[in-house]
Amino acid sequence: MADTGTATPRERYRAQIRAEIKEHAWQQIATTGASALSLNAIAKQMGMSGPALYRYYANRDELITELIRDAYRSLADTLRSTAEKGGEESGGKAAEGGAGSGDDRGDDQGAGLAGLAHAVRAWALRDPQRYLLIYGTPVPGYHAPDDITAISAQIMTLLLDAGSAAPPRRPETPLDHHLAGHRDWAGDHPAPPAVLHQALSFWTRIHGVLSLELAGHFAGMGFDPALLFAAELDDLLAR
Amino acid sequence: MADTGTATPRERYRAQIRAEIKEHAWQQIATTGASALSLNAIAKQMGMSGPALYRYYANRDELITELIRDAYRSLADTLRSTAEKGGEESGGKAAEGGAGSGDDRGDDQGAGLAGLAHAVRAWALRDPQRYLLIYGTPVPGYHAPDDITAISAQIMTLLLDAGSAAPPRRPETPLDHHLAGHRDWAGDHPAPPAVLHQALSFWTRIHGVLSLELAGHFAGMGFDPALLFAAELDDLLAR
DNA sequence: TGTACATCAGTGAACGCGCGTTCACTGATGTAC
DNA sequence: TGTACATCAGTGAACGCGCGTTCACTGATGTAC
Repeated sequence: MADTGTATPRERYRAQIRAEIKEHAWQQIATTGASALSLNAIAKQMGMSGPALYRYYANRDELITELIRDAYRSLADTLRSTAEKGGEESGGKAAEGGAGSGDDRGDDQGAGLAGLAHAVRAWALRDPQRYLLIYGTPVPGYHAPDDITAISAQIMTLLLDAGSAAPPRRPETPLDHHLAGHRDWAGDHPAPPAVLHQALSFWTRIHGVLSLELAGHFAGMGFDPALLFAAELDDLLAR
Repeated sequence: MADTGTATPRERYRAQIRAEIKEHAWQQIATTGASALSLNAIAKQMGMSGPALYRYYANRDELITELIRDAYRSLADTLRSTAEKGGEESGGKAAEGGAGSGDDRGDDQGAGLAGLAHAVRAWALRDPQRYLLIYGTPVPGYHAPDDITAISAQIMTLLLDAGSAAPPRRPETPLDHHLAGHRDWAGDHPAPPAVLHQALSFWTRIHGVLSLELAGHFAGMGFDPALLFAAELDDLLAR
């Protein structure tokens, strides 16, 4: 974190403790959920007194904000590197057909949207609470600062880029038409409405399967969530 | 609630206070989320002392359990009555084509799966926190008793019934094949694998759009979530 | 209809806990001459 | 290289709060004769 080149020892120490605090915070979130995050508990776990943490974070909200920011950034980075790898290795015609491209080889760095989908899932399963922190039920009373929405917009851009490589070919839908006039969220991305539509479907479908899986709603049902995930993705790409 | 016929005045009073407690609990959940539910706060709001509530609920968990149970029951009831109305009014050939059946007339009691979808959405929007309580990020440290999973199974049965009326006609998918051998969750419902698959897709897609909408993730994006919802549903039914 | 007793709703005090956060202070680390 | 000073990490005590929950008690409501 941060450029360690021009950093004084004190600055490096500070950065290290801040990182350590966040690590313990994640650990705590993983077991008790984000709404129960406690500065005092983190301090105790680190062998410090409670007030010591206030040297590093002004208050609880600031810590949560940083965790959310890190989570978004991590996801965006993961997707970005997946997109790059996929672009190199499979050339321009990424995610051509759709059916079958979901759960066959290339699990980690498949092409186009299919690759991104599996990257998201792997990222979410690695640390479910991190996914739920940003996409789950919001922490009550917490409101995210603006720069966070900027990062989440980056993620959308990555989806639009990937979708543009192989735009869906199908008749225009009512939603396409609506999106043509309501595309502020896409910034100045040149993607056509069908790609905007596809990106939204991609997002909501992945979230639908993933969030129910992470929340434990499939537990005891007996089927393999990975196959449902793949099926939803395949259906999306088969357009 | 409960059969008021053979109830003594004291029993009726008890039931009334229990209901009143739950009402205030919902109100509190609506503003602060479920994880912050406080018995003392409810008592204060009702003009009672804190310990008084222990006459009505053994502890906080019991109250939450009852709220979750009520939420599931309410959703199941809503879907059941929607299914009945739809069955009556549009005959057996419910939800035939698919495309366009999403956001045209019959918003509240449309036929088959389309009708159920809009019923779910209306139910969720009426009280977002109630939806999130059962399908959102789980309350940390809380584990639901068995009878609740029974009610959620009823909901699945309703989906399977509706789907069976107009089974999808499309080639068998890998997931279909998998579900043929992993259908414990469907109980002894005679639905074919394609219908099982459809029910799962229905559930996850609706949840995908709805949960992101309720959690506020579409806020500021500018498009109409209802249209995205309808589009996802249409796509599901066009099989 | 009236009295004696049991049931039960609700109160107030109390316990122990953990929370976020402020504040005055100690002691170590770095900086300037 | 050594001394004087400023910076800053971390501590312990404290404040005020709200939480869930237990307990002994009061007073009203219902029941039995």
